[in-house]
Amino acid sequence: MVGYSTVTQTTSPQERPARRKRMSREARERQMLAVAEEVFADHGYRAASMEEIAERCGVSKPMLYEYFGSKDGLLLACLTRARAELHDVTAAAMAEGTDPMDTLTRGLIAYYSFTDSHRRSFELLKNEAAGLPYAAAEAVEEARRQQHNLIAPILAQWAPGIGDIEIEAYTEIIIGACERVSLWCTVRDVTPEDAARYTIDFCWGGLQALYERGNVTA
Amino acid sequence: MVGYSTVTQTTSPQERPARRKRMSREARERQMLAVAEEVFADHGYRAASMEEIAERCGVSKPMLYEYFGSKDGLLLACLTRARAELHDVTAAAMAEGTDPMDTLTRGLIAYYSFTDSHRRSFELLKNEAAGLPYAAAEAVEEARRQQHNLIAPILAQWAPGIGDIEIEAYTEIIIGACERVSLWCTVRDVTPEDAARYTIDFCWGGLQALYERGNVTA
DNA sequence: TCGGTAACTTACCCGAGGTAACTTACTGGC
DNA sequence: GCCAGTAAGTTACCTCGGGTAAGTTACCGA
Repeated sequence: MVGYSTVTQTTSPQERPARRKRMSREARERQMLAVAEEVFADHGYRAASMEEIAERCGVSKPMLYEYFGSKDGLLLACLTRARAELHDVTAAAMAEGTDPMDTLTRGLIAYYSFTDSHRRSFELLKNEAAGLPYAAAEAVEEARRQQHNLIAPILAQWAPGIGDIEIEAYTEIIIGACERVSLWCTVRDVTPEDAARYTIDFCWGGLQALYERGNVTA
Repeated sequence: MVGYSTVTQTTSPQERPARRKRMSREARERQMLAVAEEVFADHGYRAASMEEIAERCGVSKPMLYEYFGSKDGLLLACLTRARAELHDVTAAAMAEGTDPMDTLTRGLIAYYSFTDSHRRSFELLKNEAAGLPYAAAEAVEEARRQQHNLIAPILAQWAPGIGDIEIEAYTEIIIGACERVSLWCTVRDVTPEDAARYTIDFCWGGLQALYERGNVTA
């Protein structure tokens, strides 16, 4: 009844520690992070239980608390690690750029590649599916679809010769831009009218216009 | 001990129903939605408790469950209402547009005005502060700051004559666009390279280029 | 070989979401 | 005016998962 049994502990099939074994703090911590990321991605933050993460590590719950303090702390550690990785990858890619456009392009490809290969984790975050009930995330996505349906026809009418996939891409770009700008302008105390102007200016002329303006004025 | 006392029930000070009173289902439902939106905005979804929402309504917890089924259901109802409102406002504004650019501009102003005036609710959603621990939202925001610091200097170097606030605005636009595109391209199965191309094309030439291309090709 | 420490455990607490069963006030028909 | 029927409301409870206290065992260096 006391002490712990030496039961054979199966974590995920591909991982080796079939028999519960003591590990150094750092090793255990790395393992926990990896497992946590997986479980969070699988069920979403809310639905993920500390119990399950602990179990998959072949360890009991209090160990998680020993190392990460709380469920929030564990998520935070996952995020911090992922963020560092994303930053390293994109910054490295951009460092090879020869001119501004090239640098930007390299950065974008690195970014999209990273988010693509870590797709499960990023769906969890970018999407607010993380901490919100599934239905809520769905409702927000529906709001975006509505916006999509307001914007896409305009672009299509505007430039009839363009392919559907590009219309879609550009529509998504505008929607994403709007969301970020709406947040930014409350922080920076920018009026809705100015925000709309910046957005329109950018969407209309793009960086090319910015370049010309910038280098004429300068 | 049985039945409920006729204790004077104070909800929020500015609201009138000082004395607990029976209400029709629709009236109670509307009140609950309003209170819930406020409480969710105040504490975030996670930290908000059904108990508090019920209390502020001057009613007991099971009533909330009677009307909305669950905490998730309550949030969902709030979202659905807000989404409908946002859609109505922007669609109405756009209906008055005379040409594509004008329509887009009107839509943007309506959108930014709406999110600005409902700022508290939208911080809760747009930000993932909703269901995630505060520290986690902070960590994601930090990731965006890193991206900002990668992109802004390029734009500044690229167009030296442009004001700082515009650089900031454009940087945020690009960041928002990237997030949305990264999600979109996993759904539509677009390669990172194509995604980068769409993004760059849009950012470089903007809609103007799209227009010219579209109407020459057509 | 032996003690100290760091990796681990069991067994518990508590708070918040959620529910069953019961009570009370309003409503329309006689 | 009275009296059912029902819709609005209640209390008292359950459960599950995050979080903790106190104790146990394996490893390592002297």
